[in-house]
Amino acid sequence: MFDTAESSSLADRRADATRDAIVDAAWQLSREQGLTGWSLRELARAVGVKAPTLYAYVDSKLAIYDLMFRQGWDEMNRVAARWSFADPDGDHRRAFKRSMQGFMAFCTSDPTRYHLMFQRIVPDFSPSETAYAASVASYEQFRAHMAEIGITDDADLDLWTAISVGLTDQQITNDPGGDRWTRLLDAAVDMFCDHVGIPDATTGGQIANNRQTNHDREQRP
Amino acid sequence: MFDTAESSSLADRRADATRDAIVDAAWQLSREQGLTGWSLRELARAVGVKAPTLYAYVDSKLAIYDLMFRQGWDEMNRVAARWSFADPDGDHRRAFKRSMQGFMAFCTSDPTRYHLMFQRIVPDFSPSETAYAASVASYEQFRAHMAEIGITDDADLDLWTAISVGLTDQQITNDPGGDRWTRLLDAAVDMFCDHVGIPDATTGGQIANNRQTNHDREQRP
DNA sequence: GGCGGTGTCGAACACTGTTCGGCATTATCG
DNA sequence: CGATAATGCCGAACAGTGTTCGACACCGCC
Repeated sequence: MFDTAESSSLADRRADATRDAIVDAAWQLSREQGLTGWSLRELARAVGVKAPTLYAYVDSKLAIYDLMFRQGWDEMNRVAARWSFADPDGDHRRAFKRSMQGFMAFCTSDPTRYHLMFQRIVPDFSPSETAYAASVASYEQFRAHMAEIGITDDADLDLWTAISVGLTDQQITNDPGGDRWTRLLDAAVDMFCDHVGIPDATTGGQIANNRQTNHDREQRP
Repeated sequence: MFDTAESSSLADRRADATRDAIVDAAWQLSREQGLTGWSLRELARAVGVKAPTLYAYVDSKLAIYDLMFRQGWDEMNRVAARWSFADPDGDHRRAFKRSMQGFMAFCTSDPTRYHLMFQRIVPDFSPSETAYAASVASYEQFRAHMAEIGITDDADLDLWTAISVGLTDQQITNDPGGDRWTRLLDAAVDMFCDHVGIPDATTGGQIANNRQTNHDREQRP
């Protein structure tokens, strides 16, 4: 039923390949015409096959979204594994900022993928147990990274997830392709770090009311 | 074409009434079965009519969503008109918090309405010019309220919109009916006020690094 | 050569939003 | 009052959807 990492038979591996082709084509169509902007007949044509044939590889249209959902979170986990919130020089904020920039870049680089992963854009779709597990794993990874810089309180974690998805969401829905909210990220990190008490290495390790970015901004006009 | 506030003819007023009935039934069905979980035949049955009849009052199914969208923002404007961010005693944070509690209560009290207003959940739906104007009016009202307490910088406004919709979004999608993110709102307001320099009236008007709520929390085991 | 899988598809089903023509009922006016 | 125009409503149909089923063709194997 589930395709484990080790599919033995040759026919099984060929079937997995076509399934991958189906998912790839679904991604492309989703990016071109929106997540719900394509039909199974259209997808079949893109794969070079007729609609009923798809059902030999996939249980339903929603199952395709499930594969895509899982693939998105797997990519996220692969990318996030390289992040580190702790800095060798002790400048935790800098490492924090760099990682969050990576997170927002990952999200904004593919709005379609973001919508599938974070929003409920596809009617009737809810991830399967195994696909959902991939997203939970990602959150656990995030939690571990935050612990590296001493943030372990649930309320603080919740507050930061709200801030980061809020920024990302606003960026993607209200200024796609721009940086109106992306450019606020560093200031948001400083604001949050001030709030939870992560010292600013650039001010001699003191927890200051960091308005650096705002002062810079106020000096333009 | 558009139903202005003063529809003269009696037949027109009767038509407006049925149109309202249609929209009301659409709200109810949306709350029961999801925004996209009902068909026009189903909606027609709820109104006591057959599907084609709906087209005498409404251009399309998407037009129904448009009416709902506009109605949602009109309600928001009506509610938000009563908010004030400035406090007679000078405690701007308290007034700010109260208003934002009102905002989050408005959003979480009807997740379906929130999804239609803030998320892109209905495929192919984008608000019409006039409906969009209602949401813009709401933002202008928000901007005016923020100006009452001295927050006029675009970046600060963008940052706070990100935070508030981030909290609301997380609350609705990850803890519907609960208060896991709602209860973080006051702390978020303090964090934001510290950041932008709105004085805390409870500490003698000084801009302090306000960790009051967090200290309370940390004292619990 | 026959045979069980495997892969593919045509046809069909129930459903969707939407359109059109025609039927009643009602309102207007000579 | 009676003819006429307008209005409200709906049955039937169209093109499209996701999905199912039965029937083809092909394949390696005994």
